[in-house]
Amino acid sequence: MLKYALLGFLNYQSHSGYDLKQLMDVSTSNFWHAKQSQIYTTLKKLEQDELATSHIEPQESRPNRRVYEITEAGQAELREWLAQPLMIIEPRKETLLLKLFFSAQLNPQAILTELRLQRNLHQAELEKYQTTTKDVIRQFAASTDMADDAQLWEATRHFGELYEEMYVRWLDETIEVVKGWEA
Amino acid sequence: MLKYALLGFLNYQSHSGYDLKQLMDVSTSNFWHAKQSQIYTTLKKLEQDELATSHIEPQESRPNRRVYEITEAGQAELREWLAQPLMIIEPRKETLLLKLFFSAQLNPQAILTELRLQRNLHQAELEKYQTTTKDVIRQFAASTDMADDAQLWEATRHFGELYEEMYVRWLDETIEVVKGWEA
DNA sequence: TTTTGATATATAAATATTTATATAAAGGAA
DNA sequence: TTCCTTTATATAAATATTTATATATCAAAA
Repeated sequence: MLKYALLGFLNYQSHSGYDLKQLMDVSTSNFWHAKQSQIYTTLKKLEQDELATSHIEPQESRPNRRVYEITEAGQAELREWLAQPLMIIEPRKETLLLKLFFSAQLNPQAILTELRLQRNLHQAELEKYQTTTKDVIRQFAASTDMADDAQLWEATRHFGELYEEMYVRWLDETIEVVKGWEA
Repeated sequence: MLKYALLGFLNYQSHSGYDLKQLMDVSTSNFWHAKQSQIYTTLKKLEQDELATSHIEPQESRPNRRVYEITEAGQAELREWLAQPLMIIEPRKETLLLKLFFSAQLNPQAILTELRLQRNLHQAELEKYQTTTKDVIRQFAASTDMADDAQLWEATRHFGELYEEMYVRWLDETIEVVKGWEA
């Protein structure tokens, strides 16, 4: 799937693996992330499959960059993927919920500690979506003529915001449930 | 991580691989799922690591079952994992958001079709959490003396409910944004 | 009577992802 | 001057996960 994320970015313009990692970290990391090593190996495979080409871009006083460009076959593959509607709900994996599910044997204080710690993390994440992330998208929208793109990016940001809002609310409620055990 | 899910179930009682697959499908699938093949290979590894033992249970008119039992080392490993608080936010992967992020080049009708399709799926999932899943947990709680367990299971069910509620709301809002492009 | 679905386990192969490590140079901070 | 951070690419090894396939029996449905 990372393959399509990379094709998506390359479809806007050419990028090096390093660029792509930075880009993902500030844009899609909310719903899609990848390690540097996976990005490099996936780019190599894109080139093998002729969905992208690469060339070395020499730099002074910096290591050379290997810049990837999407091919027509790559654009076709991307379009085909985008055009095919997703017909299922993607299964989630939430380690916190897995732990909680089996935590009744644990002492309530330990559960509360974990839930409160997570509450802080998710509250901070929520605020990040409401401030930093929102500003980044706003500025980008103002500086380019990609109004439709910016609206969709804003929609994905908003998902992050609603998600974290929901998560904090759920944690608050769950903390109250566990607190009730102490009495 | 599946390792801990399996230890968690085996800590209640012994189960075969087949059992564990059925159990996960009706309980943790909301936040943790696994294919049959992964369950069988992970059980084999648990036995190699002496976190579980297994024996064949002959059955008449049904294939024999290989039943796994947790060892003391397995219980210790589970407890240690549970006691260690989760200090990070788990990164999500949401294919729908990834597609949406790159969909501005697609025609709005195609986007709307996908979003509406997903809206139906998530609405149905929401209703499942509110009815079937809720009843299953309620009945289980009434039939056993595991009140604390049942309350935590209910908390994970409630997460599913809040999540799908949020998802449907977000889809409705996003549909309105894309509809606006047609005018 | 044939097919489907449920019960059961197992493994091979492929793909996806993470962790760790190596290399190299510039610039700023301590 | 030494250490840390940023810029950059690459690969090995391990782990995790998915897809596909094989085998076998019973009961119920078509």
